[in-house]
Amino acid sequence: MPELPEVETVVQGLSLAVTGHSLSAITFHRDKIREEIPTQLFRELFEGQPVLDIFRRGKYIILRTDLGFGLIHLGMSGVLAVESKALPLPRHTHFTADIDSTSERLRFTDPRRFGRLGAVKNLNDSIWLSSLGVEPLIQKNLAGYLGKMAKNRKVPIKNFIMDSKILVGVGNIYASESLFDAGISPLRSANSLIKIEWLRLSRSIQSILKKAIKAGGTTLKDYRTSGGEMGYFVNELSVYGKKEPCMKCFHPIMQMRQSGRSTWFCSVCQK
DNA sequence: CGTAGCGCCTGCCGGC
DNA sequence: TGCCGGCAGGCGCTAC
Repeated sequence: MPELPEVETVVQGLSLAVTGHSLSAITFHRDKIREEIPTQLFRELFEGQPVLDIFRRGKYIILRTDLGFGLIHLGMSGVLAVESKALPLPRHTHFTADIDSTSERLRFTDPRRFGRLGAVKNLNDSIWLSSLGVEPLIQKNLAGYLGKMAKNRKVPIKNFIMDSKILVGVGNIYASESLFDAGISPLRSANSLIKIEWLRLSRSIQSILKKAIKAGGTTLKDYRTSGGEMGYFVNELSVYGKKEPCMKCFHPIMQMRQSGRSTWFCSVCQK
């Protein structure tokens, strides 16, 4: 579900509500999501400790206290929200905590349970983070980096830019959108791109992610901002989920499967 | 080593 | 109306 822009939007939305406040009544409504939740450690790090910072690494949301870090991954259907304590809890809510000195609570809900909830004393301890590739909006000379990493990589370029060991944050929607924007076919093997194409693709990835962040992300179904609002980048999508003809050349947008995921593209504009 | 395929889960939608 | 297959913003494990 959420890709970099959605996670970034959630982090920005949580920042004011959570920073400087401590969590209490920390409750795990189940002790396993996809894997075991370190409930004891999480409580130890957060009970009574003010949250000093909230930030994002890849698609992970990270909260910091003096004692350590909490990590949250939204998977495909996860929602992390701040809302009134008085509201009833939705189905599939796995974690709640009261935000001290407010009438609000933090809630994590994830029907499909592909999400993750973790805790570590040091960020270096996290095996989840240690294998992550570069940040698309921070990496200097992204085109050069991607081109170098793509040597000997025959995987389709779409899979390559979605590989979180290479590049974080680009998921199924923004991979299709970036490749359309750059005019590159999702079927091309990663090692076939030439310098100018890496430049175009890098710029497309960065500009689309930035625009999507400004729009509050893309809501197809589950995704909501931390305040419960929809992300309206869905109105700016060019190919993903489009039944209408290509906005550039008016040929039909094609849909195909790549590694079990849906790819949307224009076979005329993307070469 | 790189790659393809499968599995993890629930919910929703369209076709029959 | 109800059932069934297919599909959904992710990612890690396996076999080759």
